[in-house]
Amino acid sequence: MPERKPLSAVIGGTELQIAYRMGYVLNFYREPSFRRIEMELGLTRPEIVTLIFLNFREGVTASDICEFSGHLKANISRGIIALEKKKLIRRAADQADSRRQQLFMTAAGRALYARYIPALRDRERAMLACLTRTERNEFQRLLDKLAAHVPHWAALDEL
Amino acid sequence: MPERKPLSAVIGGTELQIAYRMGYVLNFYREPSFRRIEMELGLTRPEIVTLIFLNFREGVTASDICEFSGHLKANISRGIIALEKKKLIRRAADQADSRRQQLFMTAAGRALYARYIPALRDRERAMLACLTRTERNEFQRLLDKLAAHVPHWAALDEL
DNA sequence: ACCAGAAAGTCTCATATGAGACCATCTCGA
DNA sequence: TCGAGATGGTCTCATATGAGACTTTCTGGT
Repeated sequence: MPERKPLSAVIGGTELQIAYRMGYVLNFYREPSFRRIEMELGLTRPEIVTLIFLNFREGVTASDICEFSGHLKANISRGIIALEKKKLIRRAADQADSRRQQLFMTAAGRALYARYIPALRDRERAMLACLTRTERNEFQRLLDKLAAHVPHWAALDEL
Repeated sequence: MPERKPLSAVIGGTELQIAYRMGYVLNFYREPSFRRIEMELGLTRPEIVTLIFLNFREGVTASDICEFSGHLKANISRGIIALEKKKLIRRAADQADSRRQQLFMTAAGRALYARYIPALRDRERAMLACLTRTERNEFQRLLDKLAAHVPHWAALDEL
C-alpha cells in the first residue's frame, strides 16, 4: 500500500506556501462568520466593513473605506446608500470638497455593530487558541509589519 | 490642531486585532490577482482553486476540494462542470462509490495553471519582501500551527 | 483664468455566488 | 435485508459583485 500524504497536506503543498495558508485559515474564519451576519442581519459585506470602519473613526468618506478595505468603490457606494436607507449611518457633504461626503454612525448603526462583533471576536479567539501568548504577540508583530508594507507592492499591477 | 491617528491605524484599531490584519494583507494580495486571472483567463474562483488543488493531487473529488478550500459545494460543482466543458479537467466515476467522481487535469489544464501561478508567486514574494528570512520562517511556522487547528473550531457554528 | 485630467461617487449590465431544494447512491443499525 | 438517514453532486432562484461608463467637482500647470 503506497504511502500517501494526507489530503490536508495540500495546505502546504501548493507553490504558494504562505499565501495559501493565510487564505486557508482566514477563509474558515471569515466566510462563515460573514455569511451568518449577512443572513441574520441582512447586511452585505461592504455594509459590514463600513460599520467596522465607522466604529473606528467617524467622518471618513467612501474612498477612505475603499482604500483600506480593498473593496471596490461601486460596492462601497452601494453599501453606503443601503446603510443610509436603513438609518444605520448618516451622510453629510464635506464643506471643503462638495464631491465628498462624510459618514457618521447613528445610534441604530452602533447598536447593530454591537450585535455582530462579539461573535467575530469569539471566533477570532478560537482561531488563535492554539498559539501561546508569545506566539500570538509575534504573529501580530509580523502581521503589522506586513500590513505596513502593503502600500509598497499592492499597487504594482504588473505583478 | 488636534493630533489624529493616521487613517491607516484602522488596521489595528479594530476590535479584531489579528483577524483584521490578516484580512487586510490577504485582500490586497489575493483580490487583485484573482480578479486578473478571472478576467484574462476566463476562470472563476472555484475553477482557479480546483486547478490548484489538482496540481497538488489528482484523483480527488469535489467534496475533498470543498473541505479544504472552504468554498461551497454548489460553486465547486459548477466550477468542475465548467472546467470539464473547457477540457481543462477530466472526470471519472469512482469505482467504489458511484456517487463520487475523481478529477484529473488534462494537459490543457496544466498549461493554463502554469500561466497564472507565476504571477501569484511573484506577488507573494513582494508581499513577504519586508520580512527577514527568519521572520518569514517563523511566520510560516505559526500559520502551519493555525492551519492544523482549523478543524478544531471551524465547525463550531455557535460561534 | 482656463482647460486637461484626476478624483468622488453613482449607475448599468452581465456574471458569480449563497441558500437551499433535489436526486441518486451509499451506510449502518435493527 | 430493510429502511432511515447521511453523503456526493446538481439545479434553481434571488442577490451580491466586478467591470467600466458616466456626472460632477476639484486641481495644477500654463
